[in-house]
Amino acid sequence: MRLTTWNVNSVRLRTGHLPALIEATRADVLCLQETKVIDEAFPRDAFAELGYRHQVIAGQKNHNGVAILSRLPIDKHASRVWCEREDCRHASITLENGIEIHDFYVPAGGDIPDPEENPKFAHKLAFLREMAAYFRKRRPRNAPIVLVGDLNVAPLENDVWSHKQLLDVVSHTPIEVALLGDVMKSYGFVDAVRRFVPPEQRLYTWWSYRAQDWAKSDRGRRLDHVWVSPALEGRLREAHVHKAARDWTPPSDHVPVTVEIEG
DNA sequence: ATGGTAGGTATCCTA
Repeated sequence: MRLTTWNVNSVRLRTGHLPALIEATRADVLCLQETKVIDEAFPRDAFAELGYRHQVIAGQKNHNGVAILSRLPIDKHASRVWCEREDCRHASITLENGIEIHDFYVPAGGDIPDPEENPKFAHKLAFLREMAAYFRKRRPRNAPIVLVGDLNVAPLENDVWSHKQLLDVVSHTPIEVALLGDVMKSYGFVDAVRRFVPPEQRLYTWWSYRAQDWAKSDRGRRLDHVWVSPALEGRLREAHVHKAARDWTPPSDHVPVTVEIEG
């Protein structure tokens, strides 16, 4: 099974990229974030025509929004309110093969890395704490779970272009990195991509729109993640960051990330 | 040190 996560930054502006996305990823399951569209206007047919007939969509007007599009039958899907807000940042499904998939869009957190001063940062920290509490309580502990999405945290030194310069920049602050670590520990999740790309190697999934030449300045961050529970770790076969997608026009500022899981 | 761009919507907010 091949699974791709991608923050599309408007799904309607990226539907033209679907053939390229499918050719590059050969995904059975697509998990999207920042779809930025209400469910009634989601381009369902464009995905269905390409084989993604099983669809779970959770969108709202203007901001946020997540969607899971699958070629494999979906056995059930569930939604949940996070931080007492109906803001379309999560969808989850269980496939007929028993694998449970969680698609998250963690709040970006604004500019000021201080929860007292900045309510958006407080929301981000609360969201991460709630994710950790949710998976800590999950029973049994041996379920095959995949957690993906734009987690808006770059945890490792080589997940950002300058560890030192980003220590007080939202997405790489020690408090966020610690809380993301708590989410990871909550169910024993494994960073599927770093299983294949060693931590000594720089790896990004996002480059700002604000650079004149994103590739030349290469000031990226790894904000998009694929994690698997211990039950799936031994079945990981491949991981890939589709860096070339940053040049698909018009581009999202995030690129797709794909993993292959045996079975 | 600063400001740079993009998207959706409404004339600004979020990223």
